[in-house]
Amino acid sequence: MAIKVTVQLVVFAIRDSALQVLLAKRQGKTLKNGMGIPGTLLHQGESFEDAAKRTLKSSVGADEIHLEQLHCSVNARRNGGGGRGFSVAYFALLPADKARAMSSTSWRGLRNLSTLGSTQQRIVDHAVRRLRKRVEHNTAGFRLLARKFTLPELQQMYEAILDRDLDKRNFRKKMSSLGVLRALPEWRRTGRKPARLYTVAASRLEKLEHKEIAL
Amino acid sequence: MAIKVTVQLVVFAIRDSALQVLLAKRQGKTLKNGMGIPGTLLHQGESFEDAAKRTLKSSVGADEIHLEQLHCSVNARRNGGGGRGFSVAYFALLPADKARAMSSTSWRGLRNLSTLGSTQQRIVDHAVRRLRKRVEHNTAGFRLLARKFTLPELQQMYEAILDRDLDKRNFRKKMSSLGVLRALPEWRRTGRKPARLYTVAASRLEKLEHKEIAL
DNA sequence: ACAAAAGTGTTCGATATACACCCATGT
DNA sequence: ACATGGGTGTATATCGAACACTTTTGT
Repeated sequence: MAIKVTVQLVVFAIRDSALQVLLAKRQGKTLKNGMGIPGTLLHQGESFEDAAKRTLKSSVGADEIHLEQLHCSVNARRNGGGGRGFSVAYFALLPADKARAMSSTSWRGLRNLSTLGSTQQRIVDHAVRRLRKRVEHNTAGFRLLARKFTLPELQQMYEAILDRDLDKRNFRKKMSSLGVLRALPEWRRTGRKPARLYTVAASRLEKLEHKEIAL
Repeated sequence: MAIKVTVQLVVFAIRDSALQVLLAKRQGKTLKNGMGIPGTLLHQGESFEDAAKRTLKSSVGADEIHLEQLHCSVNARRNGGGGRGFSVAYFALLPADKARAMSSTSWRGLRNLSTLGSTQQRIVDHAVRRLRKRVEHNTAGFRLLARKFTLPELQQMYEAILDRDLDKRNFRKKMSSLGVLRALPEWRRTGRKPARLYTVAASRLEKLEHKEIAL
Protein backbone atom coordinates (compact mmCIF):
# COMPACT_ATOMS: atom_id res chain seq x y z
CA MET A 1 0.00 0.00 0.00
CA ALA A 2 2.99 2.29 -0.29
CA ILE A 3 2.14 5.47 -2.12
CA LYS A 4 4.87 6.89 -4.22
CA VAL A 5 4.85 10.51 -5.15
CA THR A 6 7.30 11.36 -7.86
CA VAL A 7 8.34 14.84 -8.85
CA GLN A 8 9.88 15.02 -12.29
CA LEU A 9 11.62 17.88 -14.01
CA VAL A 10 12.17 18.94 -17.56
CA VAL A 11 15.17 21.24 -17.29
CA PHE A 12 15.96 23.32 -20.36
CA ALA A 13 19.14 25.13 -21.22
CA ILE A 14 20.82 26.50 -24.30
CA ARG A 15 24.07 24.71 -25.04
CA ASP A 16 26.05 24.93 -28.26
CA SER A 17 23.35 27.23 -29.62
CA ALA A 18 20.77 24.46 -29.27
CA LEU A 19 17.92 23.79 -26.91
CA GLN A 20 18.84 20.90 -24.66
CA VAL A 21 17.18 18.89 -21.92
CA LEU A 22 18.83 17.58 -18.80
CA LEU A 23 18.91 13.84 -18.23
CA ALA A 24 20.11 12.09 -15.10
CA LYS A 25 21.03 8.56 -14.10
CA ARG A 26 17.87 7.09 -12.72
CA GLN A 27 18.29 5.95 -9.16
CA GLY A 28 15.29 3.61 -9.25
CA LYS A 29 16.47 0.05 -8.73
CA THR A 30 15.05 -2.11 -11.47
CA LEU A 31 14.76 0.44 -14.21
CA LYS A 32 15.67 -0.48 -17.73
CA ASN A 33 17.65 2.30 -19.40
CA GLY A 34 20.01 4.35 -17.32
CA MET A 35 19.02 7.89 -18.18
CA GLY A 36 15.78 9.77 -17.79
CA ILE A 37 14.56 13.19 -16.83
CA PRO A 38 15.59 14.00 -13.26
CA GLY A 39 13.11 13.20 -10.54
CA THR A 40 12.78 12.41 -6.91
CA LEU A 41 10.38 10.97 -4.38
CA LEU A 42 8.56 13.51 -2.29
CA HIS A 43 9.91 13.72 1.24
CA GLN A 44 7.80 14.01 4.36
CA GLY A 45 6.48 17.50 4.95
CA GLU A 46 7.83 18.77 1.67
CA SER A 47 5.91 20.67 -0.97
CA PHE A 48 6.11 19.72 -4.64
CA GLU A 49 8.02 22.87 -5.35
CA ASP A 50 10.49 22.15 -2.56
CA ALA A 51 11.10 18.72 -4.02
CA ALA A 52 11.60 20.19 -7.47
CA LYS A 53 14.09 22.70 -6.11
CA ARG A 54 15.92 20.02 -4.21
CA THR A 55 16.22 17.96 -7.37
CA LEU A 56 17.48 20.97 -9.26
CA LYS A 57 20.09 21.63 -6.64
CA SER A 58 21.34 18.07 -6.68
CA SER A 59 21.34 17.66 -10.43
CA VAL A 60 22.61 21.03 -11.60
CA GLY A 61 23.54 22.80 -8.40
CA ALA A 62 21.32 25.73 -9.21
CA ASP A 63 18.61 27.57 -7.37
CA GLU A 64 16.51 30.63 -7.98
CA ILE A 65 15.58 29.65 -11.46
CA HIS A 66 12.28 29.74 -13.31
CA LEU A 67 10.16 26.78 -12.19
CA GLU A 68 6.63 26.04 -13.25
CA GLN A 69 4.23 23.19 -12.62
CA LEU A 70 3.22 21.36 -15.75
CA HIS A 71 0.83 18.58 -14.92
CA CYS A 72 -0.04 16.08 -12.29
CA SER A 73 -1.38 12.58 -12.74
CA VAL A 74 -2.16 9.30 -10.98
CA ASN A 75 -0.89 6.06 -12.34
CA ALA A 76 -3.08 3.18 -11.23
CA ARG A 77 -0.29 0.71 -10.47
CA ARG A 78 3.16 2.16 -10.65
CA ASN A 79 6.29 0.10 -10.12
CA GLY A 80 4.24 -3.05 -9.87
CA GLY A 81 3.31 -2.44 -6.22
CA GLY A 82 -0.20 -2.37 -4.88
CA GLY A 83 -0.76 1.33 -4.26
CA ARG A 84 -1.28 4.24 -6.59
CA GLY A 85 1.54 6.40 -7.82
CA PHE A 86 1.31 10.15 -8.16
CA SER A 87 3.50 12.04 -10.48
CA VAL A 88 3.96 15.78 -10.78
CA ALA A 89 5.91 17.28 -13.64
CA TYR A 90 7.67 20.64 -13.56
CA PHE A 91 9.59 22.52 -16.13
CA ALA A 92 12.60 24.67 -15.38
CA LEU A 93 14.76 27.13 -17.27
CA LEU A 94 18.47 27.11 -16.54
CA PRO A 95 20.64 30.07 -17.54
CA ALA A 96 23.30 29.14 -20.08
CA ASP A 97 26.19 29.95 -17.76
CA LYS A 98 24.90 27.52 -15.13
CA ALA A 99 24.32 24.66 -17.52
CA ARG A 100 27.37 22.54 -16.84
CA ALA A 101 27.45 18.82 -17.28
CA MET A 102 28.02 17.03 -14.00
CA SER A 103 28.84 13.39 -13.58
CA SER A 104 25.68 11.29 -13.68
CA THR A 105 23.88 13.88 -15.73
CA SER A 106 24.00 14.75 -19.39
CA TRP A 107 22.42 17.21 -21.77
CA ARG A 108 20.57 16.09 -24.87
CA GLY A 109 19.18 17.90 -27.87
CA LEU A 110 15.46 17.45 -28.51
CA ARG A 111 16.15 15.06 -31.35
CA ASN A 112 18.37 12.82 -29.23
CA LEU A 113 15.75 11.71 -26.78
CA SER A 114 14.82 8.43 -28.40
CA THR A 115 15.96 6.51 -25.31
CA LEU A 116 13.19 7.99 -23.19
CA GLY A 117 10.13 5.97 -22.35
CA SER A 118 6.86 7.13 -23.81
CA THR A 119 5.66 8.61 -20.51
CA GLN A 120 8.72 10.78 -20.15
CA GLN A 121 8.66 11.64 -23.83
CA ARG A 122 5.11 12.95 -23.42
CA ILE A 123 6.17 15.07 -20.47
CA VAL A 124 9.05 16.53 -22.45
CA ASP A 125 6.77 17.26 -25.39
CA HIS A 126 4.36 19.03 -23.09
CA ALA A 127 7.21 21.05 -21.61
CA VAL A 128 8.47 22.03 -25.04
CA ARG A 129 5.04 23.30 -26.04
CA ARG A 130 4.82 25.27 -22.82
CA LEU A 131 8.31 26.69 -23.29
CA ARG A 132 7.53 27.84 -26.82
CA LYS A 133 4.39 29.56 -25.60
CA ARG A 134 6.27 31.29 -22.79
CA VAL A 135 9.02 32.40 -25.11
CA GLU A 136 6.67 33.67 -27.81
CA HIS A 137 4.23 35.43 -25.53
CA ASN A 138 6.22 36.23 -22.42
CA THR A 139 9.74 37.00 -21.46
CA ALA A 140 10.75 33.48 -20.43
CA GLY A 141 13.53 33.46 -22.99
CA PHE A 142 15.56 35.84 -20.88
CA ARG A 143 15.65 33.24 -18.10
CA LEU A 144 17.83 31.07 -20.30
CA LEU A 145 20.48 33.70 -20.89
CA ALA A 146 23.91 33.88 -19.38
CA ARG A 147 24.60 37.03 -17.41
CA LYS A 148 26.31 38.57 -20.41
CA PHE A 149 25.29 37.80 -23.96
CA THR A 150 25.39 39.20 -27.46
CA LEU A 151 22.43 39.95 -29.68
CA PRO A 152 23.38 37.27 -32.20
CA GLU A 153 23.40 34.78 -29.33
CA LEU A 154 20.01 36.02 -28.19
CA GLN A 155 18.57 35.59 -31.64
CA GLN A 156 20.10 32.15 -32.11
CA MET A 157 18.49 31.16 -28.83
CA TYR A 158 15.06 32.28 -30.00
CA GLU A 159 15.53 30.52 -33.29
CA ALA A 160 16.61 27.32 -31.56
CA ILE A 161 13.59 27.34 -29.27
CA LEU A 162 10.98 28.34 -31.80
CA ASP A 163 12.60 26.25 -34.52
CA ARG A 164 12.31 28.88 -37.21
CA ASP A 165 14.37 31.70 -38.65
CA LEU A 166 13.80 35.25 -37.50
CA ASP A 167 14.59 38.46 -39.32
CA LYS A 168 17.63 40.07 -37.74
CA ARG A 169 16.46 43.67 -37.95
CA ASN A 170 12.89 43.02 -36.84
CA PHE A 171 14.12 40.89 -33.99
CA ARG A 172 16.51 43.56 -32.72
CA LYS A 173 13.85 46.22 -33.07
CA LYS A 174 11.44 44.18 -30.95
CA MET A 175 14.04 43.42 -28.31
CA SER A 176 15.09 47.05 -28.06
CA SER A 177 11.48 48.12 -27.69
CA LEU A 178 11.07 45.89 -24.65
CA GLY A 179 13.66 47.96 -22.85
CA VAL A 180 15.16 45.03 -20.97
CA LEU A 181 18.50 45.11 -22.75
CA ARG A 182 21.31 47.03 -21.13
CA ALA A 183 24.31 47.55 -23.37
CA LEU A 184 27.70 46.98 -21.79
CA PRO A 185 30.90 48.73 -22.80
CA GLU A 186 32.31 45.35 -23.74
CA TRP A 187 32.58 43.25 -26.85
CA ARG A 188 33.04 39.56 -27.44
CA ARG A 189 34.81 38.21 -30.49
CA THR A 190 33.75 34.69 -31.43
CA GLY A 191 33.46 34.84 -35.20
CA ARG A 192 35.03 37.66 -37.15
CA LYS A 193 33.68 40.96 -36.01
CA PRO A 194 33.24 41.40 -32.24
CA ALA A 195 29.67 41.64 -31.00
CA ARG A 196 28.49 43.95 -28.29
CA LEU A 197 27.66 42.43 -24.92
CA TYR A 198 24.40 43.08 -23.07
CA THR A 199 22.80 42.26 -19.74
CA VAL A 200 19.13 42.18 -18.81
CA ALA A 201 17.78 44.97 -16.63
CA ALA A 202 16.27 42.78 -13.95
CA SER A 203 13.91 45.43 -12.65
CA ARG A 204 12.51 46.00 -16.13
CA LEU A 205 12.15 42.29 -16.72
CA GLU A 206 10.06 41.77 -13.61
CA LYS A 207 7.56 44.35 -14.75
CA LEU A 208 7.07 42.49 -18.03
CA GLU A 209 6.99 39.09 -16.38
CA HIS A 210 3.23 38.70 -16.32
CA LYS A 211 2.34 40.71 -19.36
CA GLU A 212 1.70 39.45 -22.82
CA ILE A 213 4.20 40.38 -25.47
CA ALA A 214 4.09 39.58 -29.15
CA LEU A 215 7.44 37.99 -29.89
CA MET B 1 -1.65 7.41 7.84
CA ALA B 2 -4.62 7.78 5.55
CA ILE B 3 -3.78 9.78 2.46
CA LYS B 4 -6.54 11.92 1.17
CA VAL B 5 -6.57 13.02 -2.41
CA THR B 6 -9.04 15.75 -3.11
CA VAL B 7 -10.13 16.90 -6.53
CA GLN B 8 -11.69 20.34 -6.53
CA LEU B 9 -13.47 22.19 -9.29
CA VAL B 10 -14.04 25.78 -10.18
CA VAL B 11 -17.08 25.61 -12.43
CA PHE B 12 -17.91 28.76 -14.35
CA ALA B 13 -21.14 29.71 -16.06
CA ILE B 14 -22.85 32.83 -17.26
CA ARG B 15 -26.06 33.49 -15.37
CA ASP B 16 -28.04 36.72 -15.41
CA SER B 17 -25.39 38.20 -17.71
CA ALA B 18 -22.76 37.71 -15.01
CA LEU B 19 -19.89 35.32 -14.50
CA GLN B 20 -20.76 32.95 -11.69
CA VAL B 21 -19.06 30.13 -9.84
CA LEU B 22 -20.68 26.94 -8.64
CA LEU B 23 -20.71 26.20 -4.93
CA ALA B 24 -21.87 22.98 -3.29
CA LYS B 25 -22.72 21.84 0.21
CA ARG B 26 -19.54 20.40 1.56
CA GLN B 27 -19.92 16.79 2.54
CA GLY B 28 -16.91 16.74 4.85
CA LYS B 29 -18.06 16.11 8.41
CA THR B 30 -16.57 18.72 10.65
CA LEU B 31 -16.30 21.59 8.22
CA LYS B 32 -17.22 25.06 9.32
CA ASN B 33 -19.25 26.86 6.66
CA GLY B 34 -21.64 24.88 4.53
CA MET B 35 -20.70 25.89 1.03
CA GLY B 36 -17.49 25.59 -0.94
CA ILE B 37 -16.34 24.78 -4.42
CA PRO B 38 -17.37 21.25 -5.36
CA GLY B 39 -14.88 18.51 -4.73
CA THR B 40 -14.51 14.84 -4.12
CA LEU B 41 -12.10 12.27 -2.84
CA LEU B 42 -10.29 10.30 -5.48
CA HIS B 43 -11.64 6.76 -5.84
CA GLN B 44 -9.52 3.68 -6.30
CA GLY B 45 -8.21 3.25 -9.83
CA GLU B 46 -9.62 6.57 -10.92
CA SER B 47 -7.74 9.31 -12.72
CA PHE B 48 -7.94 12.94 -11.61
CA GLU B 49 -9.91 13.78 -14.69
CA ASP B 50 -12.35 10.94 -14.07
CA ALA B 51 -12.92 12.25 -10.57
CA ALA B 52 -13.46 15.75 -11.87
CA LYS B 53 -15.99 14.50 -14.40
CA ARG B 54 -17.77 12.46 -11.77
CA THR B 55 -18.05 15.53 -9.57
CA LEU B 56 -19.36 17.56 -12.46
CA LYS B 57 -21.97 14.95 -13.19
CA SER B 58 -23.16 14.83 -9.62
CA SER B 59 -23.17 18.58 -9.04
CA VAL B 60 -24.51 19.90 -12.33
CA GLY B 61 -25.45 16.75 -14.24
CA ALA B 62 -23.27 17.72 -17.14
CA ASP B 63 -20.63 15.97 -19.13
CA GLU B 64 -18.57 16.72 -22.21
CA ILE B 65 -17.64 20.16 -21.07
CA HIS B 66 -14.34 22.01 -21.14
CA LEU B 67 -12.17 20.78 -18.27
CA GLU B 68 -8.62 21.81 -17.54
CA GLN B 69 -6.16 21.05 -14.76
CA LEU B 70 -5.12 24.10 -12.81
CA HIS B 71 -2.70 23.15 -10.08
CA CYS B 72 -1.80 20.43 -7.71
CA SER B 73 -0.43 20.73 -4.19
CA VAL B 74 0.38 18.84 -1.02
CA ASN B 75 -0.89 20.03 2.31
CA ALA B 76 1.34 18.81 5.12
CA ARG B 77 -1.41 18.00 7.60
CA ARG B 78 -4.89 18.17 6.17
CA ASN B 79 -7.99 17.47 8.20
CA GLY B 80 -5.91 17.08 11.32
CA GLY B 81 -4.96 13.47 10.52
CA GLY B 82 -1.44 12.16 10.37
CA GLY B 83 -0.86 11.73 6.63
CA ARG B 84 -0.40 14.21 3.85
CA GLY B 85 -3.24 15.51 1.77
CA PHE B 86 -3.06 16.03 -1.94
CA SER B 87 -5.28 18.42 -3.72
CA VAL B 88 -5.78 18.88 -7.44
CA ALA B 89 -7.76 21.80 -8.80
CA TYR B 90 -9.57 21.86 -12.13
CA PHE B 91 -11.51 24.52 -13.87
CA ALA B 92 -14.58 23.86 -15.98
CA LEU B 93 -16.78 25.85 -18.32
CA LEU B 94 -20.48 25.12 -18.26
CA PRO B 95 -22.72 26.26 -21.14
CA ALA B 96 -25.36 28.73 -20.02
CA ASP B 97 -28.26 26.44 -20.89
CA LYS B 98 -26.92 23.71 -18.62
CA ALA B 99 -26.29 25.96 -15.65
CA ARG B 100 -29.31 25.18 -13.53
CA ALA B 101 -29.33 25.47 -9.78
CA MET B 102 -29.84 22.10 -8.14
CA SER B 103 -30.61 21.50 -4.51
CA SER B 104 -27.42 21.54 -2.44
CA THR B 105 -25.66 23.69 -4.99
CA SER B 106 -25.80 27.38 -5.71
CA TRP B 107 -24.27 29.88 -8.07
CA ARG B 108 -22.41 32.95 -6.87
CA GLY B 109 -21.05 36.01 -8.57
CA LEU B 110 -17.34 36.65 -8.16
CA ARG B 111 -17.99 39.39 -5.64
CA ASN B 112 -20.17 37.17 -3.44
CA LEU B 113 -17.51 34.68 -2.49
CA SER B 114 -16.54 36.15 0.86
CA THR B 115 -17.65 32.98 2.65
CA LEU B 116 -14.91 30.94 1.02
CA GLY B 117 -11.80 30.01 2.94
CA SER B 118 -8.55 31.53 1.80
CA THR B 119 -7.36 28.32 0.17
CA GLN B 120 -10.47 28.03 -1.98
CA GLN B 121 -10.42 31.74 -2.68
CA ARG B 122 -6.90 31.40 -4.05
CA ILE B 123 -7.98 28.54 -6.28
CA VAL B 124 -10.89 30.57 -7.61
CA ASP B 125 -8.63 33.56 -8.25
CA HIS B 126 -6.26 31.34 -10.16
CA ALA B 127 -9.13 29.94 -12.19
CA VAL B 128 -10.42 33.40 -13.02
CA ARG B 129 -7.00 34.45 -14.29
CA ARG B 130 -6.83 31.33 -16.42
CA LEU B 131 -10.34 31.88 -17.74
CA ARG B 132 -9.58 35.45 -18.76
CA LYS B 133 -6.48 34.31 -20.58
CA ARG B 134 -8.38 31.57 -22.40
CA VAL B 135 -11.17 33.94 -23.35
CA GLU B 136 -8.85 36.69 -24.54
CA HIS B 137 -6.44 34.52 -26.47
CA ASN B 138 -8.42 31.43 -27.34
CA THR B 139 -11.98 30.48 -28.09
CA ALA B 140 -12.92 29.31 -24.60
CA GLY B 141 -15.71 31.86 -24.41
CA PHE B 142 -17.78 29.85 -26.84
CA ARG B 143 -17.79 26.96 -24.38
CA LEU B 144 -19.93 29.05 -22.05
CA LEU B 145 -22.63 29.76 -24.61
CA ALA B 146 -26.07 28.24 -24.78
CA ARG B 147 -26.84 26.40 -28.00
CA LYS B 148 -28.58 29.48 -29.37
CA PHE B 149 -27.53 32.99 -28.47
CA THR B 150 -27.67 36.56 -29.69
CA LEU B 151 -24.73 38.82 -30.42
CA PRO B 152 -25.61 41.22 -27.61
CA GLU B 153 -25.58 38.23 -25.24
CA LEU B 154 -22.23 37.16 -26.60
CA GLN B 155 -20.79 40.60 -26.06
CA GLN B 156 -22.24 40.91 -22.56
CA MET B 157 -20.61 37.60 -21.75
CA TYR B 158 -17.20 38.81 -22.90
CA GLU B 159 -17.62 42.03 -20.99
CA ALA B 160 -18.65 40.17 -17.85
CA ILE B 161 -15.64 37.87 -18.03
CA LEU B 162 -13.05 40.45 -18.98
CA ASP B 163 -14.61 43.07 -16.74
CA ARG B 164 -14.36 45.88 -19.26
CA ASP B 165 -16.48 47.44 -21.98
CA LEU B 166 -15.99 46.45 -25.59
CA ASP B 167 -16.85 48.40 -28.70
CA LYS B 168 -19.94 46.90 -30.31
CA ARG B 169 -18.86 47.25 -33.91
CA ASN B 170 -15.28 46.12 -33.41
CA PHE B 171 -16.46 43.17 -31.35
CA ARG B 172 -18.90 42.02 -34.02
CA LYS B 173 -16.29 42.48 -36.72
CA LYS B 174 -13.83 40.29 -34.82
CA MET B 175 -16.41 37.61 -34.11
CA SER B 176 -17.53 37.50 -37.73
CA SER B 177 -13.94 37.21 -38.89
CA LEU B 178 -13.48 34.06 -36.80
CA GLY B 179 -16.11 32.34 -38.90
CA VAL B 180 -17.55 30.34 -36.02
CA LEU B 181 -20.90 32.11 -35.94
CA ARG B 182 -23.75 30.56 -37.87
CA ALA B 183 -26.78 32.83 -38.22
CA LEU B 184 -30.16 31.20 -37.65
CA PRO B 185 -33.41 32.29 -39.29
CA GLU B 186 -34.73 33.08 -35.83
CA TRP B 187 -34.95 36.10 -33.59
CA ARG B 188 -35.33 36.50 -29.88
CA ARG B 189 -37.10 39.48 -28.36
CA THR B 190 -35.96 40.22 -24.84
CA GLY B 191 -35.68 43.99 -24.79
CA ARG B 192 -37.33 46.10 -27.43
CA LYS B 193 -36.06 45.12 -30.81
CA PRO B 194 -35.62 41.37 -31.46
CA ALA B 195 -32.04 40.16 -31.86
CA ARG B 196 -30.89 37.58 -34.32
CA LEU B 197 -30.01 34.15 -32.97
CA TYR B 198 -26.78 32.33 -33.78
CA THR B 199 -25.13 28.98 -33.14
CA VAL B 200 -21.48 28.06 -33.20
CA ALA B 201 -20.19 26.03 -36.11
CA ALA B 202 -18.62 23.25 -34.06
CA SER B 203 -16.31 22.09 -36.83
CA ARG B 204 -14.92 25.58 -37.25
CA LEU B 205 -14.49 26.00 -33.52
CA GLU B 206 -12.39 22.87 -33.20
CA LYS B 207 -9.96 24.15 -35.79
CA LEU B 208 -9.42 27.31 -33.78
CA GLU B 209 -9.25 25.51 -30.46
CA HIS B 210 -5.50 25.44 -30.15
CA LYS B 211 -4.65 28.59 -32.05
CA GLU B 212 -4.00 31.99 -30.63
CA ILE B 213 -6.53 34.67 -31.40
CA ALA B 214 -6.38 38.31 -30.46
CA LEU B 215 -9.80 39.00 -28.95
C1' DA C 1 41.55 41.07 -51.23
C1' DC C 2 38.28 38.42 -49.58
C1' DA C 3 35.20 35.85 -46.60
C1' DA C 4 32.35 36.01 -42.45
C1' DA C 5 29.57 37.88 -39.24
C1' DA C 6 27.81 42.51 -36.93
C1' DG C 7 25.19 46.27 -37.37
C1' DT C 8 21.57 49.48 -39.12
C1' DG C 9 16.04 52.04 -41.60
C1' DT C 10 12.35 52.20 -44.54
C1' DT C 11 8.26 50.66 -46.97
C1' DC C 12 4.05 48.21 -47.02
C1' DG C 13 0.28 45.53 -45.64
C1' DA C 14 -2.60 43.92 -41.85
C1' DT C 15 -4.70 44.46 -37.80
C1' DA C 16 -6.63 47.14 -33.82
C1' DT C 17 -8.98 51.22 -32.43
C1' DA C 18 -11.95 55.18 -32.39
C1' DC C 19 -16.19 56.91 -33.60
C1' DA C 20 -22.10 58.14 -34.96
C1' DC C 21 -26.19 57.24 -37.01
C1' DC C 22 -30.53 54.71 -38.48
C1' DC C 23 -34.00 51.05 -37.52
C1' DA C 24 -37.38 48.15 -35.26
C1' DT C 25 -40.08 47.50 -31.41
C1' DG C 26 -42.89 48.27 -26.95
C1' DT C 27 -44.89 51.65 -24.13
C1' DA D 1 -43.97 60.29 -29.94
C1' DC D 2 -40.49 58.56 -27.61
C1' DA D 3 -37.37 55.60 -25.23
C1' DT D 4 -34.77 51.29 -25.62
C1' DG D 5 -31.75 48.45 -27.56
C1' DG D 6 -30.19 46.17 -32.36
C1' DG D 7 -27.73 46.81 -36.19
C1' DT D 8 -24.18 48.76 -39.51
C1' DG D 9 -19.06 51.28 -42.07
C1' DT D 10 -15.05 54.24 -42.35
C1' DA D 11 -10.86 56.62 -41.17
C1' DT D 12 -6.60 56.42 -38.52
C1' DA D 13 -2.94 54.56 -35.81
C1' DT D 14 -0.22 50.83 -34.60
C1' DC D 15 2.18 46.79 -35.26
C1' DG D 16 4.33 43.03 -37.77
C1' DA D 17 6.66 41.55 -42.20
C1' DA D 18 9.66 42.09 -45.97
C1' DC D 19 13.84 43.66 -47.57
C1' DA D 20 19.93 45.22 -48.76
C1' DC D 21 23.87 47.40 -47.82
C1' DT D 22 27.99 48.98 -44.98
C1' DT D 23 31.41 47.92 -41.39
C1' DT D 24 34.76 45.38 -38.91
C1' DT D 25 37.74 41.85 -38.42
C1' DG D 26 40.68 37.43 -39.40
C1' DT D 27 42.83 34.89 -42.92
